[in-house]
Amino acid sequence: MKLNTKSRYAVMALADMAVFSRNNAVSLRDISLRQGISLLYLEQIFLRLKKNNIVKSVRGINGGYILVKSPKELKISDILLALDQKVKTIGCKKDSKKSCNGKSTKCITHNFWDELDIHINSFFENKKLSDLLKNRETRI
Amino acid sequence: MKLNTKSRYAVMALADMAVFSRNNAVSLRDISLRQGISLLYLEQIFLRLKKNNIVKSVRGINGGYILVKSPKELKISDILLALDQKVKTIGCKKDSKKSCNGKSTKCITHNFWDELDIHINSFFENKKLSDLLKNRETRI
DNA sequence: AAAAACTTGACTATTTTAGTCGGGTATATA
DNA sequence: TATATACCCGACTAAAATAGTCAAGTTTTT
Repeated sequence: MKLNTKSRYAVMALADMAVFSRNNAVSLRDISLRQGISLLYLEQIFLRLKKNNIVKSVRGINGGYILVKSPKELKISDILLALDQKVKTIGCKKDSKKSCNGKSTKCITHNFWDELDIHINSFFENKKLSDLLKNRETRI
Repeated sequence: MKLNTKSRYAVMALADMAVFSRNNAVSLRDISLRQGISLLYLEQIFLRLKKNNIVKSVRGINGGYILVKSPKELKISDILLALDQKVKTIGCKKDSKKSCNGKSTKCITHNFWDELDIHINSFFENKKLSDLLKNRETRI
């Protein structure tokens, strides 16, 4: 059970922006250098962040990306959602009539996984990007 | 971010045992039929559960498996641990001197992922197998 | 004009997952 | 004591997901 690197890098990159943006756009090149993340990979990630209105872009020289919301308002859940990283612990199909393992009734563990989902997602809902920056021991 | 089927099936199978065991061993064949899980896959899962002392086995005719602890005492975290399913959300290496992305300092998001780990693991620590059986709408 | 930086879809090697397969061994019961 | 049932266990594999890279742009500032 683990978060994928795309999600981790997204949170990392946005935290980097929160720290280094001084009302100016932050280029992916700079984030790449500071955080040690492949530039090409960052491009792919920011494409999705932009589509989901987490960041907006400024093209051309001195361009880069800008956070749409302030770090205080940006929920971690918003970031994960942008990368399709819903916490989906259960394998039981929710959409179809048949619910779990092809049976017509909910499986014995169904409610448990639902609870887990709620537990984890509420964690991400309640965390803001700014929370990551508090008590930072090291400067990136 | 999802739990793998091995873990889900393990919890499911053990919950099944908790319901259907009447002080007798429960065969994998029965669990397989009731829960719709491949018998061969169950064998693989129970091998690990046995190695980790979650269940004990009874061989031969009328054999099967028995829960070592009562459902009230069996923590879900014990089950997941038996299947190597520690919640390991971070990719940052914990063991080496260099911690995150090959850098010598912790990455900006490091503490956040640690918090997440604690949040999720405490959920599994505090849940007992018997908790899954409460308020069950359907009989398997 | 040229350089910096974003845009986008397609592609790919590697790893993980979700199982299956085959050949065992132990034991209760007829 | 034969045999069916059920556990035991390592090895294997097809398919999916992951973690990127690549190519070929477009836009804007200087």
